[in-house]
Formats: sequence, C-alpha cells, structure tokens
Amino acid sequence: MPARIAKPNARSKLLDAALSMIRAKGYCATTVDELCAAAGVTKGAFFHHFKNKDELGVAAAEHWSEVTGALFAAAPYHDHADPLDRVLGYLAFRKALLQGSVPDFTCLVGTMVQETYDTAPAIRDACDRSISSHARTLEADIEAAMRDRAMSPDWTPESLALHIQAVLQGAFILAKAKGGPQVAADSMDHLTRYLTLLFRAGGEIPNP
Amino acid sequence: MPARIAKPNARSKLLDAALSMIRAKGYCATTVDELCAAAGVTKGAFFHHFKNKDELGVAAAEHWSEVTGALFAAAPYHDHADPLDRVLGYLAFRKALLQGSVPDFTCLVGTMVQETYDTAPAIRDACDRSISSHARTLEADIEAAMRDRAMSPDWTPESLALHIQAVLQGAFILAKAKGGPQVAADSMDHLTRYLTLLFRAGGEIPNP
DNA sequence: GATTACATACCAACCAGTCGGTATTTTTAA
DNA sequence: TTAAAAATACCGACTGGTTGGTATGTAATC
Repeated sequence: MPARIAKPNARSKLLDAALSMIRAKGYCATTVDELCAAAGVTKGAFFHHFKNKDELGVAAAEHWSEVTGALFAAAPYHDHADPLDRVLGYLAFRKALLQGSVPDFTCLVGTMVQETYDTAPAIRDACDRSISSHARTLEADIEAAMRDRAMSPDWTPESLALHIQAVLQGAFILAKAKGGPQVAADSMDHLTRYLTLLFRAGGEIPNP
Repeated sequence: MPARIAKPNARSKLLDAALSMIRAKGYCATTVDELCAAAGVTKGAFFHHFKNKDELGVAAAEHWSEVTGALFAAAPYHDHADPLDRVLGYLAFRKALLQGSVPDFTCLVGTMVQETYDTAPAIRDACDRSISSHARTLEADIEAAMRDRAMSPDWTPESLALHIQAVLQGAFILAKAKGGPQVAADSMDHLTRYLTLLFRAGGEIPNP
C-alpha cells in the first residue's frame, strides 16, 4: 500500500483550481461559483473550508508558496559548486519554466498583490510573505558569491535578491501585454548579463 | 479672455477618476457606480460616453498614454549631451517620481494588463500599445549610446528598452507587496548599475 | 454520539447596462 | 439675425442577472 496518496478533498481541489484560475483571470474576476465548478465541488463545501473569499485568497497564496517552494527546492541548480553559478542556474531554471501559455508560467502572488494590496490587506501580506521568502532562498548564494570575490558593494544581498524577483515579475507583465514569453526571456537574459557583469566587476583585480 | 480653459466635461472627469481609482483598486474592483460618484457624474453620462465598461478601460489606457507622454516629453533628462546620460537621467527621473502613496506612483497599464489580458483583449492591446510606445521613446538614446561606443552586442535597443520597463513594472509589484517605495528605488538602483556596467564594458578598449 | 465534511436551496446586495426624458449646444435656413 | 431643427450631453429611476454569503439538512468519520 502506498504511503500516502493525498486523497483529494474539496479544500485541496479548490486550492489547485484557484491557482490556475486566478492566474488566468485575476482574483476579482474569479467568482466563487466558477471556482467551485472548476474544482468539481459545491458552494457549501467552499464555505465550509473558507470563511469567505478573501480567506481563500490567503490560502491560495500559501498553497502557491508550498507548491513552488518544493519545485525550486528540488531543482538542479543547487548542485553547482560556485555560488554564483547557483544564482545564474536559478535564472536559467526560471527561463526554462517559460513554457505553455501565459497563465501557465506567470506568478500567482504577483498577479494577486496588484489587485488586493489596497482592498484586502490579509492577501497582500500573504503575497508579500510568498515573494519575500522565495527571494530569501537566493540570499545565501548571493552572499557567498560576494564573499568569494571579497566584494563590499553599496547594495545588500537582500536588495539583489528582491531585484531579481522584480525583474521576473515585470517580465511576466510584459509577457501578458505582448501575449507570449519571448519578451520575458529577453528580460531574463538582461538580468543574467547584469549578474555576470556585477560579479565580474566586483571581483576584478587590476593586473599591472 | 483665456485661450482655452478645457472645460471639464463628464468624459474627462471620468477618465481622470479612472486613472486613480483603477490604480488603487484594480480594474475589476472599480465599479461603474463608484467611478461615477468619484467623478461627480451620473451613470447616464457614463454610458453616453462609453458603450460599456471595457471601452472605458481602453480609453483610460489611452488617456494614461497621453498624460504620461506629456510628462516624460517635458522632463529635463532630454537635455543631457551624452545619450547614455539621457537614459540614466530617465531612470533618475523615474526614481524621483516615487513620491506619495503607492497608487500615486504605480502604473495604470501595468496594473490593468494583469487583470484583463485574458478576459478583455481590447484593453490588453491598449496596455501593450502604451507600454511599448513608451519603451520606444528610449530606443533612440540607447542606440546612440551603443554607436558612440561602437558596441555590437547580442541584444537590441528594443530589448533593453523593454527590459527597463520590465524592471519598473516589477518594482511596482514589489512596492505594492511591501507597502512602500523603498524596494522599488533599490531595484531602480540595480538597473542603473546594470546600464552603467553594460555600456562601460561594451565601450572598454583594452589598454596594452 | 458528536464533530467534520460536504450538499442543496435560498437570499439580499450589487452589478453592468437600459430607457425615457430634459437641458444645452450646434446646425440649418429663412 | 434669428428662430426652428437637430444633434449632443447629461440625468436618474429601473432591471435582470450575478455575487458573496447563509440556513438547513445529510452522510461519513472519529
């Protein structure tokens, strides 16, 4: 008998449906009825598991953190010996994820926070936690890469990790505007070039 | 008698109200009734000027292009002699615009395209036109800066101009998540650093 | 036997959009 | 020059469908 097949109850079916539906249509345009229909559950089940729609939004952001957290934790870029290669590998991995249609590769919390930061503080906070904790997974490698090169710049590992997230989020917006991933891939290439130049410049010791 | 005082009719009052309300609450959460109340006009006036809500969304994106287009056209960064200084001046200008509360400095079309790219193609196209035409205003200076340094890189002026927009849009998302402009300013600093490194590296001729 | 997990029917508020009507401006024409 | 005519700009009550949310009931599980 398999250890645990994660019986799909109404709650997890709703959360999974929320991830794709909110990414496609946005949080506000996602109605409870439609979400229940997509998840194959009834409205009664929805309001049994979530006090209201906003609580689903918070839970969706947390679910997103878990799903993507597992994805990135298992990704191969962690295997590089050089910490800078791990950061660049992270970006290559993100670029490789640009597959399928636009809602398939864009970010739930980046989409949600735009709509909710002024109207639903609880959702905004959940989105912030998701983005910030993901950015934090890069900080150790950035710091190690700085230490290797004895850099003492006027920016912090945290600010660079957040900048990387900003570029990714912005790349998704452009991809939505243009209807395809190409512009996002190009932007990620520019970001990779920045990191390469930045750490090359910082580590460069002038040869007399 | 003054030449023209631009009598505020219902249409322009609605468009002005739309710019701030949609930036604060998003497109979907902005109701026609609320918008009319904020603009001080009636619902009849709304549907006299706009066939439906989506048509207002398109008109709002175009209005945004006009307002911001005039702002950037009149900005002082165009006065620099060096084209790279003009691009860096543009970024400094964008950073200086990070004043007031978050909805005051974020971008209407970046917000709208997230919600509408799948549900309202007409609005999505209008947002794309707004972003792309704004990016295009940077291309000539980028190209001139490349020419000055005899660069022949594997990226185009268009891709760099779009990357700049991506960083700005992403910076706004992070500002919304964190509730303030600091993280956006930091990201713009990283972008400025990228441009500096990029054009320094490209123009560098090794001294033997 | 009691708490959890769902299902069904229902509701009040709200939503985009309509419609008949009035005020104002512009066009036409005597 | 001006008055009639026509078009535009705006008003506000109304509507029908939708929305988030509730009340009540039942089946499964601990």
